[in-house]
Amino acid sequence: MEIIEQDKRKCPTHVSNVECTKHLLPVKDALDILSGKWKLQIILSLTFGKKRFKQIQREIPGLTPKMLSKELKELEINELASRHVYDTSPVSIEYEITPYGKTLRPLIEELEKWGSKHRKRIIARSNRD
Amino acid sequence: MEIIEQDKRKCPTHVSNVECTKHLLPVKDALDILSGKWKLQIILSLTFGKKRFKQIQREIPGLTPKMLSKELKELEINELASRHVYDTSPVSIEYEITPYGKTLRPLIEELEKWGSKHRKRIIARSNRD
DNA sequence: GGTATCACTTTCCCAAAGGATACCGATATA
DNA sequence: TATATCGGTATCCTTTGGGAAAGTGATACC
Repeated sequence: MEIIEQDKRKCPTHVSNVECTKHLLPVKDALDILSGKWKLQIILSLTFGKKRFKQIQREIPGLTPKMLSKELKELEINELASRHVYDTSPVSIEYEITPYGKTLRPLIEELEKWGSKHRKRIIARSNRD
Repeated sequence: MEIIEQDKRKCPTHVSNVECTKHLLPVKDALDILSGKWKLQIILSLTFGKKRFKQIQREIPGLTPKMLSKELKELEINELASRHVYDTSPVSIEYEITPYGKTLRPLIEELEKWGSKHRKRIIARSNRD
């Protein structure tokens, strides 16, 4: 009895909380895919067509090879981008967004919609003051 | 002339890139609101009703007062949550999600939809191997 | 032979995010 | 009088994210 009481105190909505973590995990997964300083720009850059490593780097000012390499690997692991090796000499490598990667599109658009409303709201407020 | 050539080399799709940053900023704004270790859980906790400080803290295991305090301030600044002081003795304080805060709902649902598909995909793959 | 390019990797470093712990003044409770 | 609760702060510490710079092996170009 005491234990249950204590649990209730520690987590009044513990029933809904258990439900919640089920919902929470996928949301965090999605956020992980998109957050970080470069991921979004790299994804966007690839939606405009296949690109080579240096090409992406030139398009995104400030992006170091270390970061680009790391992010591209993550995109590959998550099957959002694919890496193609052509045996020219020296080998040339192209990165391409996958069809699956393209399914991020509506999500990114939703983020943009909410984000631009928010941006306007905050700017409007700072003009009021 | 040379400068323009150089610009082209540095950023082959510079035309679309300029367009892109316009879209990029709001997306990053939206991501900022939701990313971080605790923001989502706090928002979710408040969608289940007004809560007091300690109450939120008890509901979310591992959340320190420092972090909770910081996140609640940010939520207030962004007008997603409101803080109500009641002059009981000692004063009691309640946090509540705002109507504006509730507009995050569809966005969070989109994140969840994509995230759970992704989760299934990755789990399915690891079972294949 | 010297320099440059491509696609990276490695090492070292710094700043931001976040955790642990202690503390605060006010008030209620035993 | 001692202890606990509330709504936080303050201080110190660790972890993580990310930047700077140099290097690598293979190849092309002058």
